[in-house]
Amino acid sequence: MLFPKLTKAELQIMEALWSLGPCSIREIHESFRAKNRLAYTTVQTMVYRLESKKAVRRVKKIATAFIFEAAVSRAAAQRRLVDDLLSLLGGRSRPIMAHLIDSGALTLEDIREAEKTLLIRGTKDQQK
Amino acid sequence: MLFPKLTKAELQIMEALWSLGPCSIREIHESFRAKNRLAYTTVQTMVYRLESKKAVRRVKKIATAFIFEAAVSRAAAQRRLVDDLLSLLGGRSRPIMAHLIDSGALTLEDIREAEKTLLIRGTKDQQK
DNA sequence: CATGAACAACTACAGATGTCGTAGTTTGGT
DNA sequence: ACCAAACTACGACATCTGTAGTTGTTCATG
Repeated sequence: MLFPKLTKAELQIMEALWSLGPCSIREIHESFRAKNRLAYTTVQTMVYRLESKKAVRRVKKIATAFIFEAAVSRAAAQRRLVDDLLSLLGGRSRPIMAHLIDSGALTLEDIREAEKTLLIRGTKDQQK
Repeated sequence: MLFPKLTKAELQIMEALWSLGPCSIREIHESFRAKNRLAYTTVQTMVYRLESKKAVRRVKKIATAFIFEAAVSRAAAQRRLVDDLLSLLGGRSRPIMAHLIDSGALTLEDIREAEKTLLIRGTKDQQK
C-alpha cells in the first residue's frame, strides 16, 4: 500500500484538507493567511496533482464546485516522511535522536512517553 | 552558517566523500556497487553542483585529476535533514518518535541513551 | 434570456533534479 | 616530440516542482 511522495507544497494542501475535512478548492485557498497566500489557481493545480497521485479524491459536487477529501491519512503521510528520512540515513535512528535533542525539540517527557510505548509494545509482543 | 539543501542523489555523493575522505571523481564513481552505478559524468555533474552549492571544495590537483573534499560535515547535513522534517511537521517531534518506534528503528537502548543525554544536558544548563 | 460571478480545465513557464554525451586539454610513457 | 588514456568543461534533455494566467462552462438573478 505505497502512496507517492508528497512535496512540501503538496503537504501544505494536505494539511488544510486534514484540518478542514472534505472541502472545496476555494475553502482550501482561503484557509491560508493572506500573507503567504498562493493564487487560487495554484491551489487548484496542487489539488489536481494530488488527485492524480491518489492522495485526494473528489467526493461530490455542490453547485459548480467539487468537494475533495484526503485519501491518505496524516499519520500515513508523516510515516512516509520519517521512513524516507530514515532510509537517507541508512536506517540509523541515532542521528535523528541526537539532532532532535540538540535542537531542543525533544523533551524528557517525550522520551518517557516513548519509553512507555516501547515497553508496552514489548510485553504485547511477548504475549503474542 | 546555512548551507543549501542537498538532494538524495547529492547525499549519496557526499556519503562517499565522507567515507573516503578527500578523493577524485573517479574514486567516488568506483565506490558505488556496479549494480546501480551512475555514469562517470553523472557523478561529475553532481560533484560540480555540490561545489557550486559550497558543499564540497577542490583541495588540490594530482596529475590531471582534481581532489575534492566535503565542505560540510555529515553531522551538519544530517541535522539539516532532521530540521527540515521537523519544520514539515510543524516542529512537533512526537509523530517522528511514534513512527520510529512503529517501524522498529528505535530500540529501548536508543531511548535510554537519549534519556541519559538529555539528563546530562539538563544539569549542564542548570550549572550555567 | 442575457450576463456576470464562480468554478473547472487546460496551458505556460522558469528553476531544480537526475542522467548522460561530446569535445577539448593535460600527462605520463615511449 | 607524439600519442593514447584520463580528465575537465560544457551542453543536452526529460521530468518534477512551484506558481500562475487563460479559456470555457454553469448557475443564479435581474
